[in-house]
Amino acid sequence: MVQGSTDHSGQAESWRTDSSGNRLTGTQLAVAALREGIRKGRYVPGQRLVETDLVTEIGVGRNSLREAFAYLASEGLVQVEPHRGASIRRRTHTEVAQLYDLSEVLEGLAARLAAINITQPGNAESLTAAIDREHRDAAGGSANQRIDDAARLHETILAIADNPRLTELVTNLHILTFSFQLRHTRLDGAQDLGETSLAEHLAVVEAIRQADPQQAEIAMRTHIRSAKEQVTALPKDASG
Amino acid sequence: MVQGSTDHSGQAESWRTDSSGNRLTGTQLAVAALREGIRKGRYVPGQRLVETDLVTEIGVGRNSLREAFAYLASEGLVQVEPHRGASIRRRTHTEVAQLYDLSEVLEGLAARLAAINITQPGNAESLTAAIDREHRDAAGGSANQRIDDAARLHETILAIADNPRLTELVTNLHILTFSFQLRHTRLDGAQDLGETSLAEHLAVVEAIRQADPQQAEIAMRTHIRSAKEQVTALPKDASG
DNA sequence: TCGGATGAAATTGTAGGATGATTTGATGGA
DNA sequence: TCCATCAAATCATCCTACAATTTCATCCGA
Repeated sequence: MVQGSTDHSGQAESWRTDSSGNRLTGTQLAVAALREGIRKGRYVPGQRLVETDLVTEIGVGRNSLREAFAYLASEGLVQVEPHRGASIRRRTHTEVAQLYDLSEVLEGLAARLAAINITQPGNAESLTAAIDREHRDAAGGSANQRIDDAARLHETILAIADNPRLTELVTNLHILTFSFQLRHTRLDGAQDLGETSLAEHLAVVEAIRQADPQQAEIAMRTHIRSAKEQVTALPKDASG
Repeated sequence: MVQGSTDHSGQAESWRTDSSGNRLTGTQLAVAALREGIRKGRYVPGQRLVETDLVTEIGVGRNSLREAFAYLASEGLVQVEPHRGASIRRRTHTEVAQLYDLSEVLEGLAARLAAINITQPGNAESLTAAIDREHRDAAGGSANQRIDDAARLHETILAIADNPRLTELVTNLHILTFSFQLRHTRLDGAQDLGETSLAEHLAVVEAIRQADPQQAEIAMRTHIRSAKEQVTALPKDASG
């Protein structure tokens, strides 16, 4: 019944709780499992998500699983076709390029808001911490570390921007574009990507630090546009 | 079984099909019904959505209904709290202002893309049709007509922009902010809103017509920012 | 009277059965 | 080869059942 647990009495079941110890509903659990699975490549674009399989794999009922499908379909991560079921949504190069257009203006907004909020206590410090980490790992870190650092900087800016829905939307877009990159770049490619972005990150951070909303937005949009160009220039072998 | 239908044989059931005659799934039906209900004020912010009631009201099973809740929760239209159920999500003035920030950059993007695509066949014509209609009703139309006209212009620009996800997001935002305005403006207030926006619409349309992406984006952002200011200046009696 | 305990009612969360509908892939004949 | 037909897999939907949780009215004692 509950995912191969050896727990036959009614005990803790800690894997069903979130970081605060709150019980997760089956739907939340399934959403998290699917998101993680997509991020880690456990589920790849185009892959069918057969209900009966995932029910046993994730350990929730069919209802919860289908609710998770609906939720993720609304985000655009999963595609649901009547009587054909759910699958990880494929993206063509064109669609990914369009998502980058969204990222450009949304992250631009984030940078602008961050420049406005940078004077709030603690914000300048967390921004500094994020960019310092990038600086440090630019020399001695692994490719994965540099990717993580870059992601963390974007998250930090979003946090400072302090617009929850904006954070949600951008985070979704990151997952969508990231799962695309996974299929189209090799590790060395990702390294290049990280290298060129450090200078651009510095420009963004500097504008935010100087509490210059307009310049922050411009710098961020330039940064995303350059990322878009790198990605859309990738080989057009397959789509997903 | 199926919403008091008198149809006991296996006949048409036309209310379960979309504009193209395709059968709608129960989930799609419930999503559409809830969206419409929110738009028309049938369901108001804060209202609880009791499953057993809506099951009979909409005429779908509890599963389909709950999938619809999940879908709309991801959009932000509905709020789902464990063991307390779904409700139409309330928005504070602050949150609505934040949504307008999103609208500003997203619709700005739409205008920019429209200015790029305006040379495609048919696009200039549909844009002209939309703005002409606004012109005509500015003199003789009702307040509701003017509101519809304005909405249609935005839809037209989105269509020309030709970025499906962008269209989705902006449409969602329109519903969210519209349901807020419903509770905070009277009809005469809506009239004022329409009047001032005509000039701004003209500026946007003119920039798109001249295939000037940069100016189109600026004009649209100015327009949305002005709408935001009008709305956030509304009385802060209740939230939702 | 006030505040907290208590217990019943309402509602949601979850699992899973049953059945019809639809897609998909295989098979066989023209 | 191409198309009709059939069987299997899978989904869509509604249903029942019961556990879990919240909500709310009621009662009791200070």
